[in-house]
Amino acid sequence: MSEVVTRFAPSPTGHLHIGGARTAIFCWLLARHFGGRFHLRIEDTDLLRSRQEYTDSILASMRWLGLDWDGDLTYQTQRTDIYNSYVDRLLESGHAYWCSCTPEEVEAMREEARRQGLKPRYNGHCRTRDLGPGEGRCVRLRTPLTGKVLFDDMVKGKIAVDVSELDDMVIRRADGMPTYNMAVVVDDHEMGITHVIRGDDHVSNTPRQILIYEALGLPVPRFGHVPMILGPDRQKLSKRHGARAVIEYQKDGLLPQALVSYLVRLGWSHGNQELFSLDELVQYFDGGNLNPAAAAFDPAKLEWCNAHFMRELPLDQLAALAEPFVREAGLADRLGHEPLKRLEPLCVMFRERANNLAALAESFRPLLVSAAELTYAEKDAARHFTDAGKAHLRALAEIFRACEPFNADTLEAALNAYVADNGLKFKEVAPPLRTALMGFMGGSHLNEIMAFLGRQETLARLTRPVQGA
RNA sequence: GUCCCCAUCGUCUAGCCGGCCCAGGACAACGGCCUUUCACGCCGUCGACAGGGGUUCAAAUCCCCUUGGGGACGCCA
Repeated sequence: MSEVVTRFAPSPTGHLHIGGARTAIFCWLLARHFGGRFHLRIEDTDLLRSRQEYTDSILASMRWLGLDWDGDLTYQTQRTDIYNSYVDRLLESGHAYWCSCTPEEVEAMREEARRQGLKPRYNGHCRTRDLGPGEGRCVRLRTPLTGKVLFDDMVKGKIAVDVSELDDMVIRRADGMPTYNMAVVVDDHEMGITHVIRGDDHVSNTPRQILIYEALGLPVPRFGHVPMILGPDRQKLSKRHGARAVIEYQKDGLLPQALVSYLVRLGWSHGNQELFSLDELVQYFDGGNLNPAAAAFDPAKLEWCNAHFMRELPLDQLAALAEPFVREAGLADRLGHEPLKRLEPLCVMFRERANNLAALAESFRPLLVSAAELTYAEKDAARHFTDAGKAHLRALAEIFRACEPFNADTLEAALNAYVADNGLKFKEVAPPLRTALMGFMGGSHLNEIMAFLGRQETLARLTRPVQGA
């Protein structure tokens, strides 16, 4: 195969959402798999809704996901002259013509067609009038009267549309700007795009674009239309479904590789494999095995996926990633002079108990606040701070006070000795101790918790319930 | 309304150029094991070829119809 060149072409009218992200991932993967190029084009011709901040946001999300692009960005608003030179070619070759019909007149034609039960379309009023340029005139493509447009979609297979379904579409507006279909064809050709992967809301645009390619005498690229992502209720994804922008998942503490791994599995598969690293994806993704049916987004599986990658991450990396979230949770000042050093043992203790970085940071809270600030889960406190429980805490406090050195090993030994020497069961001692330490019946190993807290903080926690505070 | 697309467990899917599938994996749910807690992990249970016709010795797999879903029909992208 000759070089594969793909592109992702977002409109800067909002943040990058997960549907767009998945399309971008597919495009990027196809290019990287075949050692080709991947371009980014900003389709900003909608002046009213396009914003620079959205372009910035989209780029930031792309980088966060690990999707790098080749060459400079292409902005459609800077290419009007190029589009018009192609429109001129079409005008000169007779494949396009000037049209003086007003939008209102065209709408009336469509209305008329609808009334007759026909497909609403332009009736070709100016097609043979041989008009020249003029105020308020647009340019339309002279669509062939008969025949079919055929293409073999990478995901949907062979698709055929009769040209009678298509009318003479506008390719250049009265204001001189190209229409979407025209700009896309020109850009994709100029950029040397060989594979156009995009959402399947574009399948019906494809025959129109192919007509333009043919009128221009240009080679037609390969198309791949990936189905859209539905909400968990199988309805179109909307604000109602919560997070849709990748930036929101970033804020929630998801790992980019988890989002990528999850998203790519929505509509694509590699046998029964569920989790993928970026490298594996580049190796496996060749544009095949794409599912033509729409897929519903499942937040639970995404969480599971993220939890998996959190466990895989090297400890120092996890600690570094967790740090901003600890800061966000208002716990930054509890970490001391070497926050990362302090964070690592916490990550060891809690990484298996959280599904995302925000939850991970929050799970540190009981160990980072002071004994006095610790909040008790009422149920656990009532059940375990009994007279017997308090007696154990009192005894344990004295024992731990004498532990030397104050580390996980000696603490564990001391605790075991206390249980054994007094003919107790671990189950009698552990619950009150755990509740005193954590505030509730959860968390990591008791000895590790105490070792992390240090002697002073540990003793303070054992003392507080006894004093009835 | 017209055209295009889609259809396997609740969800993501494997299988789909026919037989190895009374349909496999994963998430979720439920049960159990492990365990000082919560998790992780491990084991197990529940659970699907939308319906109807063909073709064939044989169909989840091929064809047709129905139903259901989605998309498009802009001087938006």
